[in-house]
Amino acid sequence: MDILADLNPAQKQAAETINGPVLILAGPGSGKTRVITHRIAYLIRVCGVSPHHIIAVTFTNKAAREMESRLARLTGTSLRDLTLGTFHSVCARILRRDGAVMGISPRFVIYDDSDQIGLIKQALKDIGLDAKQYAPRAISSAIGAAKSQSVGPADYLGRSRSYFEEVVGRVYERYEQLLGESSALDFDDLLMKTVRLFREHPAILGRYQARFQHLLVDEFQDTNLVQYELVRQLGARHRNICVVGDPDQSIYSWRSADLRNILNFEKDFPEAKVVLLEQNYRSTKNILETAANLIAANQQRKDKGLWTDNEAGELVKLVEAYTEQEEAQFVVREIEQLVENDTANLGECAVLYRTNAQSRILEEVFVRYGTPYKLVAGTRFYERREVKDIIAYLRLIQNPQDSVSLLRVINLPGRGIGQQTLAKLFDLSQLYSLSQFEVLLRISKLQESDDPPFYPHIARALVGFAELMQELIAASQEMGVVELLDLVVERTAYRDFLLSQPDGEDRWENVLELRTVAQQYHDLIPPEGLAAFLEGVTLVADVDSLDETASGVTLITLHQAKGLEFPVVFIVGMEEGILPHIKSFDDPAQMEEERRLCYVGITRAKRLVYLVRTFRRSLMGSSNVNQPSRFLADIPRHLISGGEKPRSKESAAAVYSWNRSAPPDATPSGNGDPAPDVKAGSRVRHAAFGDGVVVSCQAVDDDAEVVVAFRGAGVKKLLLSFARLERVE
DNA sequence: CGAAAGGCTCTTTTT
DNA sequence: GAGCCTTTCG
Repeated sequence: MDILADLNPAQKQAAETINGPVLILAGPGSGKTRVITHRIAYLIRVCGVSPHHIIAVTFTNKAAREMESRLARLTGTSLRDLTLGTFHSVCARILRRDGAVMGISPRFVIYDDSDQIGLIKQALKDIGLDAKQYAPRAISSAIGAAKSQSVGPADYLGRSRSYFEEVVGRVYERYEQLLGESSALDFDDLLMKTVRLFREHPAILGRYQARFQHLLVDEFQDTNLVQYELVRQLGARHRNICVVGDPDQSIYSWRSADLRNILNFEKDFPEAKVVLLEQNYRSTKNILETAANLIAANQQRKDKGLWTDNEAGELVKLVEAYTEQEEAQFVVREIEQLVENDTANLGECAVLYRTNAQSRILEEVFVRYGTPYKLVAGTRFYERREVKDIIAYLRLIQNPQDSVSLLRVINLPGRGIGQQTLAKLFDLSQLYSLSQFEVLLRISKLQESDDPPFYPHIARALVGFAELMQELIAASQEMGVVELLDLVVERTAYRDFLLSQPDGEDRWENVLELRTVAQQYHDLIPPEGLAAFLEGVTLVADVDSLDETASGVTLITLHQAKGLEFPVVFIVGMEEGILPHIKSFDDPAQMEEERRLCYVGITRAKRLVYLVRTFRRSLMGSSNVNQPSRFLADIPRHLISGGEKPRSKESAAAVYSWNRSAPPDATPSGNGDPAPDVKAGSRVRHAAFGDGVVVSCQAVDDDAEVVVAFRGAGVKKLLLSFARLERVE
């Protein structure tokens, strides 16, 4: 069988050019994943390359899993030896194996974002600065940016140019110390330390170079400088490096992704073959043209010749809702209609939004209507308190030096160990240069001295905790992760503690869900299972858990939607301040990234795109009137439908053309005096809600907001120009 | 020491 | 609206 038989010429070239560097520039829907999988299959099946010699790096674990299952089908051989994963997980594996020469404990734990923030606060405190004055988030992202360029604290301080950078440098210094004392690495460390390991230990690098004869990197436009450096290191010997990306889909510059990587690739590898994938197999002509017009408004880009053989399809639908409630209602009702008409089923529809906060109202309305949905990252599972608590216990078992975890669980459930005691414990650990846990192990001895540091009952609590942990550590050597988890919730009394809380039942469910995750690591030999489990739960992306086979509408951020496709896509919140986000207003480069984000959203769709905007939206408590997104103006009129009569009678008030030049029944006055013929007490009739009485009337811009108590439908707030109220006498 | 209540600041996007 | 921090009281 010819593995490459069903690829088009460009795809085929991309897949079979296996010697030397290759840069694949792949537009959306151009069969990029197909090319990568076929290329690997070709290497294995046709060229006889062992999977052992291949490494493929993806952006998410989900992408890696998908690639693996496609490959399994394509090759029919075992892929156990294939190295496949995210940069972070690949690096974690390398460091666990070979990090010791850099003083990295093989038992290191990985600190996630919130651990990192906590540690930065600690560092600020340690150097006598106020966490309120220096936003830990800002410092964390500055440190992250430094690490993404392999800049350590000393270098950073050396080149600091402002007072803020000076502060960051000093925090960075202390932060690194704290990480070291805890035997912990943050996300960026995984990459940076691996690069440094390779730089400082050529023999180790040599081993990996010898092994990885073929490298593939997906989503190359979203790699940062350190990741690129890693690619160059690993590929230096064989130079069989294949990178795949699309500059127009670069949406992670805030995470230090650097488009220069794509631009420099051809410089660093002058012999590189460049392959363009320009045929789109995903979307209708109208959708593709809409996207092309939108992205063409960006100045900093090279134009591509994207085209498709697909049919023209329907026009992109523009919809205006009055409030975010109605926006959500419109989406749900429209989806129900699509399902009823057999246009699509639930699983084929996705709702995309700019910020996670927007998902809440959508979720509420989906629940209210009883429409099944899949929310990618609600309150993200691994960030839930009870889940983090259990993970902290497990991390502490794996690595008792981990002070962030120790701090989290030492008094959970309450053991009478409070602030004072902890402060003393930390002082002692500083004084004796021991980890807090090591101090705990020596409490009894300390208490025998002339000046015992703790009251006897406190000392007893501390010793009790230390003994409990030792018991769990011993147990971890011989039992699987699931049993260990069970033992933890049992022996620490965490289960009882949780169930005694008001919402304990639900939260206990989450612990059980974590336990289900642990079952996947069950057949690993005891200590390795724990390490693998902890790594697995730390390096997950939310989108990893998205189950595409389950039915239900997908609710997802635009960022997470990258790499996915759906027959029907709703993009909600098409408003100035949301998309583009307000934070991008004063920076043209960021504004272009917002446009790319919108481009990514539209190009997810196969058949139908709805762009939905809301007139009045509540944000952080207060309510604002939002202007339509400037991106809507980038789309030519002939590709847009909107302003025609609403599809369903019910959503008459919610659905509206975004460019309502002449609202049909509006009689706004704009001088604070609402429409003359409707005032509080007026009897009115609404197409969907029926008869009611106006409760209040308030001028908003050049329109009026009326609150109406309907006989059947309850109290609604409506915009006079949209609601098409009729007076009833 | 710890629970409860009140006040404060924010939120972009995530491996 | 929500989480985080501080304050207050038992």
